[in-house]
Amino acid sequence: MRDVAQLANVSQSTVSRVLNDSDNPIPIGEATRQRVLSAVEELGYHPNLHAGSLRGSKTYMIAVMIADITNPFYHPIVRAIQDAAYEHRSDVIIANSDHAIEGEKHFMESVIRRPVDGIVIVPYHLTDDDIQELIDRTGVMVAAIGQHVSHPQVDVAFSDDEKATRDAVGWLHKTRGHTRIGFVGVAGPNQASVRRRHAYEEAMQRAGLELPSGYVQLGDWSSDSGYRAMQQLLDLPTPPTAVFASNDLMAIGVGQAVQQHGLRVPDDVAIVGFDDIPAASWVRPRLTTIAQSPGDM
Amino acid sequence: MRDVAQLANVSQSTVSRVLNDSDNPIPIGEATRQRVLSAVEELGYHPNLHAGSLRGSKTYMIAVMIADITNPFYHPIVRAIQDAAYEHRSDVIIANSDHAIEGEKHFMESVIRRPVDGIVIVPYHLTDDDIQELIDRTGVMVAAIGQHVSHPQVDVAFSDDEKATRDAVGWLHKTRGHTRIGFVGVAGPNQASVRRRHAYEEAMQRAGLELPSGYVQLGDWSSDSGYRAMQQLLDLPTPPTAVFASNDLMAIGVGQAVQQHGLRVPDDVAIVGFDDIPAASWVRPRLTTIAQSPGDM
DNA sequence: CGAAACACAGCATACGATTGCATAGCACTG
DNA sequence: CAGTGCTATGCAATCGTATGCTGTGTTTCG
Repeated sequence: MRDVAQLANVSQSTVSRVLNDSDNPIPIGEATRQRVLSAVEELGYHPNLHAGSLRGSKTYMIAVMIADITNPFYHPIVRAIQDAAYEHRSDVIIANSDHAIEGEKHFMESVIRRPVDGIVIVPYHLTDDDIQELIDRTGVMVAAIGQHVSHPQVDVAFSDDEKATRDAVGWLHKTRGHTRIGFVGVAGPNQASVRRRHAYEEAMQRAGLELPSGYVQLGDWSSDSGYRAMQQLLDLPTPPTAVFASNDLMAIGVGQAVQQHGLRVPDDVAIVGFDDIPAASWVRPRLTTIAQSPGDM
Repeated sequence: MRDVAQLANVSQSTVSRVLNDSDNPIPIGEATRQRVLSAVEELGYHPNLHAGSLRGSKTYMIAVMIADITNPFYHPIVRAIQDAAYEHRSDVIIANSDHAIEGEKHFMESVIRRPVDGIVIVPYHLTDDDIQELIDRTGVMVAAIGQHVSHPQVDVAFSDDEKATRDAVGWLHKTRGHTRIGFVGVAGPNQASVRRRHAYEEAMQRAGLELPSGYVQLGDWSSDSGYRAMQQLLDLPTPPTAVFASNDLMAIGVGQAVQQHGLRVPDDVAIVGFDDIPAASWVRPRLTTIAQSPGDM
């Protein structure tokens, strides 16, 4: 910047003013502006964003916390954020929490160390108190995807997965006539899996269906874990004829286990997944699933 | 940091020295160190990484450029980088180029504006000259995945896709007995797609197979484009009985088009893909594919 | 026993930008 | 012609940290 100033025969502050003329209370002569701009061009000068972050208030960085970049559910989210950030000339930092509380805490520390303009999180464990601490310490803007977040300063988007789960179970029962409906969920106290499991149990109860022990199997959101969960279900004395899986990845694993046992989908075992990831329409037969439109969220 | 210094009754520089004691030419008294550390603890102090980036030489940031975070081929790459970065307490910035030269140029500018410790790129258009400019201007360390990169200061990893392509075509011919083998590639001058296409044509020629016009169809790496490409192939007077697709996403689209036409895979049309993404084993029948081990790369 | 070596800690500056404040030039007014 | 009010620019402080240099008190050594 100093070099540019020298070349244009102005002070360094003038260069700065020309470069961010948008919200400038102080005018710059047209001739000077042109001289500065052509000097910038000639030297191929680009401002150092680290310095700007220090002195100014904008960092032009957005931090994103998701559970696992490998999971297709997050791709539309990440991509939508990246595209929006791109339009605002911002960069996107992405961290994986792996569904673990430690991962989420670590992300909080990262954001404290490296101030950013805003963060988007898909939290599973973080509470409103945690988020409060984050806002207090950094003053950062927060947006979250997750039904359990209700902090007044946080914009939240989520799908009503309880209703969706009840609808799916109801559909398996009333429309397709299934009475033995199993559930493949996720272990641990995280909110989304707890909600879906409750909704499943509630729907079963409302429908007057019994819930044999072993009909609820738990995985870790991965297709492998869905495969293993379905093996457990198939080993039961009276295996379910329909299965609701808490996400598509596990549903795909369920489908593989079913076919592995020489059974057909959906004739012998019907499957409903959750998320509507692209692969849901690649598997054969196509997966019945609940769309969440993560990109729009 | 000033607050910590005051609380510990030392100067700010001493705090700084305690905090990065690793390569410090100047010793610190044990008592002082403890006093500082407990002051840090008490105040919950975390250093501001932006300031460190300005003054010091390390930024603790790695920038990654891939074509599209939505494409499963990049997930192991991104995840491997993130995990390694995590161990070094660094954050990862991810940018999508969308296979476009503008996207790749834009990434270069980003990295000039915001210095990082290193970058990992999966370039399709960037030349050694571009990379040279990048290194000259930023002094950044560069690693690349891409066979056409041969800059002396850049570590490069790639798979030999020419040989792989020839092997695949050869396998379809010699082992499976196909003589009418089509190709679904990608338009544009980017190196990877050109190499695979040349290798395909070379393999066909070596095998003494003819190459009817229309047997080479071009898409854009997406499954949709693979679907459309296969529709073109099936509309030919003598459609191929086997197809080599330049990546799995397109191969999956090819498979869908085949089944859409009431034909069976692989009896009526055999398919070979490229990348071995997880979905390759989810589709039915399983996709034959070439593994690239992007995570290891 | 005096001087040199050493172990610590502080002072001050620099990194590259933003921004409040001061000021120089100039036209205009009464 | 002095006073006033703009416009356009420069000066200098500041953000939070790293680090070369300086300045002590304590050892070591010839």
